[in-house]
Amino acid sequence: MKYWLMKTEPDGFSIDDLKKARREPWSGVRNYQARNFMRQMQAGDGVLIYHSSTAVPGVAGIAEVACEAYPDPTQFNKRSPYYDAKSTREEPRWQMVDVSFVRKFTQVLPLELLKAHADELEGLAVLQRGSRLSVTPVGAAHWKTILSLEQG
DNA sequence: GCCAACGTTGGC
DNA sequence: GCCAACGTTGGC
Repeated sequence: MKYWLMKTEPDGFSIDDLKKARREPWSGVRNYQARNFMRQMQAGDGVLIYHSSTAVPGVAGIAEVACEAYPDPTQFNKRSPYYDAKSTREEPRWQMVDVSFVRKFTQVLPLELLKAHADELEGLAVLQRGSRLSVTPVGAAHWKTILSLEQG
């Protein structure tokens, strides 16, 4: 079992939206590194849902990987902002996973608080300067630390 | 809105 | 294959 962090902009899709939907195809990731991480995912893996580009960026709750990676249909849809003319159905360039809601934190665990625990969270991608990857792995120890910070 | 960081594109 | 230009991300 592995752990991951996935970013989303809550103005577009938030932890509340995920709670309502219960399960969501994580479409639109167009970065090779992020895609490669999704290819490594397995059903049941833990996911930190991270809110970015918002007043208080941070971890908003927990989800889990619902299925293995499969082709992202939006890459074939000319009407979609995620359309990729260079991708073919025979050899799809982009994959995605579905993500299932598990739990919303009572309050967002702010990035600021994660930074305050930089010692225990050393190497966590989201704390690295200029880190823009929307899908990153999270070590088991970091996962535990972050959940313990949420308890209080 | 600013700007640093980083990925991608395309001319050569 | 280099690298400048450009676009995007995301914290502040």
